[in-house]
Order: sequence, then C-alpha cells, then structure tokens
Amino acid sequence: MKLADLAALAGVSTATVSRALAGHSSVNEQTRERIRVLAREHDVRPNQLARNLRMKSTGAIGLVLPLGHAKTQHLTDPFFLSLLGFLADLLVERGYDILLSRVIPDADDWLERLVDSGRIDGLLLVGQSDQFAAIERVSQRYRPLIVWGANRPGQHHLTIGSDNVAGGRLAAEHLIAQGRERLLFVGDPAPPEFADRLAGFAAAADQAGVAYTVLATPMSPEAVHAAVAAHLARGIFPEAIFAASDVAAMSVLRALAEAGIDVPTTTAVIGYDDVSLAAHTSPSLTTIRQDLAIGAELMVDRLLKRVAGEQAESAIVPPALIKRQSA
Amino acid sequence: MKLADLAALAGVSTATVSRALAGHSSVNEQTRERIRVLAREHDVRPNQLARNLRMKSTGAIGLVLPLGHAKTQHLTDPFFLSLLGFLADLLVERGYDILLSRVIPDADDWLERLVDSGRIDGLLLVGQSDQFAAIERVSQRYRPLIVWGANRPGQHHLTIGSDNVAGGRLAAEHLIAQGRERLLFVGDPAPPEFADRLAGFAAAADQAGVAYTVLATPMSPEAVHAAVAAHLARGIFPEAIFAASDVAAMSVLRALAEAGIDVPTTTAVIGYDDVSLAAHTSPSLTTIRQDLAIGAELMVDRLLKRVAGEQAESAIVPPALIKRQSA
DNA sequence: ACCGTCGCTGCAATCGATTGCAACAACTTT
DNA sequence: AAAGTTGTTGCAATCGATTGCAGCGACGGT
Repeated sequence: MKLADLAALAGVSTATVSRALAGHSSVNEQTRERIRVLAREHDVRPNQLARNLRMKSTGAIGLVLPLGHAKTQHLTDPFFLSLLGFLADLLVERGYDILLSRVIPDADDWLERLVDSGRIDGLLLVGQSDQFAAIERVSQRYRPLIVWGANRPGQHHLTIGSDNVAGGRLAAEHLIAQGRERLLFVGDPAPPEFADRLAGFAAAADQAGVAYTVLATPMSPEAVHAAVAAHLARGIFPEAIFAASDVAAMSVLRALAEAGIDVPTTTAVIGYDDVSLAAHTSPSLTTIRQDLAIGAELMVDRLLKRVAGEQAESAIVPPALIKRQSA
Repeated sequence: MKLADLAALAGVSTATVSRALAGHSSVNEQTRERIRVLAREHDVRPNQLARNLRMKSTGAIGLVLPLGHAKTQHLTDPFFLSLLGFLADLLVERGYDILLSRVIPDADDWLERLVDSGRIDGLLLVGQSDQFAAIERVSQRYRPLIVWGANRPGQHHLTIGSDNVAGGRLAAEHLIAQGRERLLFVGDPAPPEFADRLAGFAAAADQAGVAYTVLATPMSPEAVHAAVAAHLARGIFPEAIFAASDVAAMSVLRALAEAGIDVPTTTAVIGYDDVSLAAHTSPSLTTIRQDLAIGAELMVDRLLKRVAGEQAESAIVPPALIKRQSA
C-alpha cells in the first residue's frame, strides 16, 4: 500500500502523509497521530525506490568480495566471512543496506557501472585482486570508495589493510627467538599481501643471519598439503614453518602429522590471520592476528566520512602475534 | 551523465535516446548508432533507480543470512560462506544483484519491510532461525520467497534443505557398522536442523539397540570444547561422537587430543556439512555432506520460477557420508 | 491533386515519494 | 475593523527513465 492510498483513506494529501510519517513537526499533532495509526493498520510501507530517487541517496553501500576467484584461497577462507560479518554489522548499525556484487571479469567497466548506477552511496572493495588499474581509474573521480588491501607507493585510492611486512617480521622474530633455524615460508608469494608477509619474514631472517627457504604453492588446501608433503618427502625437515594464511597452516599441520613430525617439538608452525578456528586446531595455532574488528570499523568509518563529503585517509592496522601451542 | 543530457547533445528527445540504448528497432538505425557512439564517448550510465521505479522490477534479489546471531554457530561457520558463494555465483550469472540484509531482532516486521520496500524482486532466506512465524506470515502473500532450512509438516513457505534426519541416520549407521557402542551426540539440539540430525541419529541407534547420550551445548567452538572436555573429565569415554556440525567436530577433535584419546582408534568422530576444511584436519574428518552446489542451484531455480510467476515446490537434497580418517 | 500508409520521432503521462511555496483559517495586535 | 502573525495543509515540481499515442514528413497509389 502506498502513500497516495493512505492519503485518500485519511482524507488528506500525500504530502501530509509523507510529512506525518517522517515525523515532521509542521503537521498537526493529532493529524500526525491519526495518520500513523492508520498507516500501521493498513500495512503502509513506502516504496524505497521512489524515496531514493527523489532524495538522491539510497541508504545502501556496495560491497565487492573476491568471490569470483574460486581457484584461489578466497572462497573457502573464513577470513572473508569474518570481515563480511563485521562490515555487515557496522553498516546495518548505521542504517545501511548492502548491495553485494562480484567482479565480472569480462566487463572492463564493471566498477564504473556499479558506482554510476545510482543504487549505492558508497563502495567497499575487499582485496584489489587484479583490478588495480580499474580501481585507480574510478577513485580519481568517485570519492566514497574504500579498499581493503595493500597500499602501494604512489597509489591514489584509499586503503585499509594490515601491515603485512610487520606481520611477517613478527613471525620470523618469534621463531628465531626460540632458537629455530632452517625456516620455511609456505604459500603463494604473488599476491601483494603475501608478498609483503614474505618480505618482512625474509628481512627479519636476514637480519638475524638465519637461513630460510620459500616453498611457493597455490593457496588451496590441497595444493598446500601436497607441496609440504612433497617437501618433507625430500628429507628436508624445517625447524619452523611460516604459512601465508591460517588455512594454509592447517594443511601444513596435517602434512606434518602424517609425516610423524611433532609440532611444536620438532617443527614449529605459525599462521596468519587468526581466524576463529585457529584457536581450535590441534595443536592450537600460533598466528599473526589481523584485527578485523578494527579493520572493518576503520573501513566503515572512512567510507561514511567520504559519503558525507569529508576528508579521509588510508590507514594501517598493526598485526599482533597470538601465542598458542604450535610455535 | 543522464539520458536527458545526451539527448540535448544528440539533438533528439530523451525518449529517442532511451529507445536507442535499449536497442529498440523503431529508432532509425543511423540515429541509433550515432546515439550509442555518443553514449560510449560520454560515459552515459542510466540511473538504475529511475529505471527500476518505472519498470517495477529491480534486478536484485534479497539475501538474508543469519549473521545477527554472533553467539551461535553461524558467523564463523564456513558452511555459510560456501552457500553464499554458490548463491552469488548463480544469481550473478543470471544478471541479478544481491541485497544483503540481516535480521534486525527488535523490529518484528523486518521481513515485511524488506519484501515491500520495492528494492528486490525476490528473497532468499538462509536458515529459519527463530523467525518461523514471520516467514509463514509473509509467505502467505509474497510468493518469491525461498528458505534454506527444514520443512515442517503443515508449513506453507517453500524450503530447500538437506534431509537432516537421513543424515543423522547415516552417521549412526556408519558408527554402529564399525561395532561402536556408547555413542555421543554433541551440539545444540534446539534449532530444527540439529534437532532433525539428532532424531535420525537416535532412531538408528534405537533400532540397532545401541545406547547413546546427548551432550547439549551451544555451538560456539569454545562452548563445544569446554562441554566435551568436561564430559571426558567425568571419566566417561564414548566410543563414537557425532557432532552437529563440522566446526563443532573440530572442537571435539581438539578436546580428545588434549585428553590423550586417539581418533579413530579409541573414539570415532563424525561431523556434519563437509565444509572444505573437513578434509584438512588431522585426522581428516569423516562427515555427512550437504551438497551446497545442488542446494544453491535448487534455491535459485525455484526462486526465479516464482519471480516469473510460475509454480515451484519445496525440495530436499539427499545427504551423503564422506568417509575419511576420523571414523 | 488527394488520401492512405509507413517509418521515425516527440509529447506527455507514469512510477511513488519529497518539499518549496503558497493558500487559508484562526488568532492576536493595534 | 484592518493588518499582521502563526499553524496547518495542499498544489505542483522534482528525481530520471520508460512507453502509449499522436504527429509529421515522405512516398506510392488512384
């Protein structure tokens, strides 16, 4: 039922109904209350589309997750659901809906279409993926656009992300402090996040004069498991393994268990992300936490600032080492 | 840039521009091409809101996840991200966007508002949660509404779900066939899905004359872990444990490992869902698979049928036992 | 020369809510 | 009694795209 119908019922104009439901003080209090009661009785729920068109604001925020890359770590990674959950929490708290989209690989103007469709007031991107160029292009003219990911020098778009270099360094320092040598990095060193983690890890190892190896592998559990198993089969037993993500670390744990190698006595394992399951593996996983609660808050905060036309800059969330059993 | 601006540029009316961009054949072919070229040059992207308002259709499907219940299993459960991923895939393939909402606990007409907002063409609900009454109420008059969950006798709304009773039965039969006795169910028996799993489990056990115990606990990893640890501390060692979900099963595995109980030799563990991590725990998890690829396809198929005004009925996805190391 | 047809284009209504401005009644003030 | 003030309501424009109907010029038929 629409406002015009209610107006007819109440014997007033749609203008008055609109104002009454909006709680506008310029309509007589009795009329207002009468209309409100009538609205409740007749299940009046104003059309949001019409409202949004007129108001030129939608009350919705676009959210693009890297769900398109089924072959990578992403789809199965609880990390993203966590982030999604936090973001959804915060946005809904502030009265926004979420328009979820995916990257459509074949249309090169997918981002432009999204921001120009008039359906969203702002956009959150989780992960730059391989769309760096498109993001840069659009961010030049579209302000309310916040990206979770790495901040490369000279880049224009605003990012929130954890300091992956510092995180990698934390991991290496923790292992080295335990007197571990012969370190091993396991993961895909190509994506910027992982590259940074490896860079920090390598820098700390070099600084301490400790040797390390890089075992490059795709991030799927199967691939990680196979790569580590093959590595162990060669008779090379690392004293400590740094996995590029917690999900990868779990595959590492499994491969070690199957090879009869005790964790942490013989080999230490350290993960990255601190997904909620990390505390519940056996042995429980020592890991580098990305504080998503804070990260999500920063993203939403910056986004809504920009939606309101204010200034907002990039930010970095400091990582923290969470000590558990595995290292 | 809007159609009216382009119209001025091209020296025609907005009506002609609209028809040209829509590929309407009543526009002269040369004019049409000229307008299209101009549109591309000037980055014309029509306002979707205005279009949707006029067309009375939005090209968006609402999707409600039970993200509001941070205290339950849901937020951290990869099961939902999987389902979300599949649904998003299918909907985007068919040209729909997704409007993600959360249950707002304090507003009792949240569902009505959503379906009457005019912003979506249909709605997918994942999990009935505690909103059974609201769903029944709305489904009486709003057809394009599909729910992932249990189908209770006499219910009106259309559900897609796996046969949890059969799944529970599969689990029990598998354990009993191994000669295991003193079975234990771990989980929250209140939500309909879990209640059904337990019912099937209990029925099979009763039928075989095997005793079983129910360890009721909230579904959070911490709670499950604590409950199982406390149970074991009492000196009661079950020969087999059926966990209500894979995530719960992982906490069970950890509690058993900490108590020095070998899996599967001393105690077998079987989970539910077959989340992607289940294959990568140590030991890897025997579980009951819910085929989400098929489930999501059924949901989207039924939904779009109803959006098109066609008939569509509930469906059940058969569960399957996936044998791994833990049982 | 007149009429009918055809192809193309524009006018204007429409979707449904919001809001500036004006109208109007009821008072108060002088 | 005239003028000004205040409180309440309605008219009509607006957001931007879509579309039924009408108009208009060109053309062929008689």
